[in-house]
Amino acid sequence: MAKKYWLMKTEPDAFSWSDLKTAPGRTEMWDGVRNYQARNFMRDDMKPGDGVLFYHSRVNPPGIVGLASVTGKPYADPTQFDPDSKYYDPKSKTEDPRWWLVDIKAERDLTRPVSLPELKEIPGLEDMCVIQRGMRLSIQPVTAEEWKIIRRVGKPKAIG
DNA sequence: GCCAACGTTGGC
DNA sequence: GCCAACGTTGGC
Repeated sequence: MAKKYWLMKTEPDAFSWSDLKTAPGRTEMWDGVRNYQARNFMRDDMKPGDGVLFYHSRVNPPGIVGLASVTGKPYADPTQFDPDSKYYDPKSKTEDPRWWLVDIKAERDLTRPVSLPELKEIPGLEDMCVIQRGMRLSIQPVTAEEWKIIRRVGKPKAIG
């Protein structure tokens, strides 16, 4: 199975690139996704080693701030069973969990984060999901070509 | 199964 | 903070 590529959005006030980098093992579970399409990507399509563009939304400017990877297999999002969590879902059953997640690991910093306005200007990224108007999906597939272009622009470096 | 109302997302 | 776009809910 060929390696796939993804873009994953987060509001840095809630969970940021720096939060991921400082997590134990630079790894954290991607909890709180409550959208079926995004869930399906994690549950059915993501594989360990897949590349992840880590994207900050609702900041100025929004954009890609780091490179991460999928680690391990999908499992049930524990927050759905936690009444104290804002992601609690009373309709989800332990024996048939509704929400799934994967763990994400920080891999590389970007020498230059790639902002949304910039993404819109880069040749070859015209069809990228994240720049399309009204695109709210928090997890999006990225093509190998788009991944390559963004690496070229962002100049990944070791996490320091 | 339709679709209006509602809640959320996320750029600006 | 605004509000357009979108997804979900629930009455019928």
